[in-house]
Amino acid sequence: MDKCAAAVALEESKLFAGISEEDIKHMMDCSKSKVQKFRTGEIICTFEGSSDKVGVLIGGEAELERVDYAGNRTVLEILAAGDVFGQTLAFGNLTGDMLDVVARSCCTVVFIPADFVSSRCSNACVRHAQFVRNMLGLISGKAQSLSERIEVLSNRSIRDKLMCYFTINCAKARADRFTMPFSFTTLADYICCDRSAMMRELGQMKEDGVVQIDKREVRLIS
Amino acid sequence: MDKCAAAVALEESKLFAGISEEDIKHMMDCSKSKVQKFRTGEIICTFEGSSDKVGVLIGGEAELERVDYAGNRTVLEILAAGDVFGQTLAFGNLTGDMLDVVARSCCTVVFIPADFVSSRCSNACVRHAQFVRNMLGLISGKAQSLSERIEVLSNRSIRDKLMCYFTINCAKARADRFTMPFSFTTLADYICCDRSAMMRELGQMKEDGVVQIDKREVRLIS
DNA sequence: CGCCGTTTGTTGCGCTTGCAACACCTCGGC
DNA sequence: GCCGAGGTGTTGCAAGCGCAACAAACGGCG
Repeated sequence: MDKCAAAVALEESKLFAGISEEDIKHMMDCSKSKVQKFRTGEIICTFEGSSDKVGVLIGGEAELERVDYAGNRTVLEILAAGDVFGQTLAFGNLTGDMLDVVARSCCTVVFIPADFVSSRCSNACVRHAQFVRNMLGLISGKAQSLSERIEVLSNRSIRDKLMCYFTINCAKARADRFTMPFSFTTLADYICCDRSAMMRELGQMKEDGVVQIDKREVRLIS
Repeated sequence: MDKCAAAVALEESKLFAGISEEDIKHMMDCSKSKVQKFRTGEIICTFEGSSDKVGVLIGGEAELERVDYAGNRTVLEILAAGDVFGQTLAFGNLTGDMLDVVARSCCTVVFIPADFVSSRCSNACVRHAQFVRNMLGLISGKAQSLSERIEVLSNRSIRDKLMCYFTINCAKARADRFTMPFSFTTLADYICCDRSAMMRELGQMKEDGVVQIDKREVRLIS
């Protein structure tokens, strides 16, 4: 993929939203960004050192993995086209574990030197404003969703955790129902409890008539 | 306090770190920032609508509180001089509760219109770069600490939560020991469990010889 | 079709944990 | 001095929950 095609794809990304294709091309030159391709299973990026660059996935699917001292891999996040990753955006390297981004399919990635974000834009000042706004929006969106999860996890019982999760998502949907974006197994991971215990509680809640569940659609009663 | 004195105080804040007093004065004019004083107990700021401004606490102490539907107030955060608060930085308004910042003592606050952060800096371009870097650093630092707490909360048992918290903080201190920044009561809140249950487990752990605790200093064994 | 991996659903056992109710200490104000 | 507020430390009890071990349904694939 050449720079021109990359610019078209970047226009769809969250980081370059609202910036014209032409301006993006200009910014890519200015920042000395690089386009790179990866095959399924290849490691796109690892956060051991201080590789200060931001990556935008413009094609394919990838995942952010944690590798602990024993070599166990845990998927922290699934990245789709348009998603952004990077030192500033990838948190959790606190226990000293390694973090890396791995291609799940054939991926195309644009790497942007991190200092470009805050650089003094001699020739790209106009579009920089939008770029910075997007960057701030991305990180604070990330923080928002982290804080949302803490909100859920701060409840003591499984029932309260579920109710909290359901309530938040119904509020987001501005309705008394919403559709879960993932499986029950993943939900149990999200709220950090045993899946079977969660299923048991979910059964109780249905029996008590506080929720109705059809496939992945959850409905809160009253 | 006049603008000049405010600029001196701002130089110490996290948001303006690395920017000269003179440049800050310039930026305050440019952004039409306002300096305001508050008495103990006064509400500095509330996040119900979309008040898009960033506040820097340059004197006194304040707290970020959540007020739920029943009127119960929970302290989410303590703010000291130099700390920054604002829409982008204050998360958690997810359950529809109100959030507000309340003065704990006599406070001086500088309010900066939020769009200044990403504004196209006709006359302040040079210092803007540092300002944006600081802003990004603040938010991503916030996200980092949120993610740290999730790391802790994602453990199932109290023992594992404690071990996780201790390990992370020892790693931060680059030692086998560290000093807790708060009381045991607050620690129980942080890891979201019953205080008495935590004390019981802490006793067990001391007995098992995996930790030593003296006042607020925690030491991990082996 | 048959085989596979993944997700869903269920149950019993027993430890862990939350809850309530204590007693004790320190600190600061009056 | 006395008092109250807030932190610390302990205990009994009931139940919530994790864990292990199942069975069954689903979807992809040769």
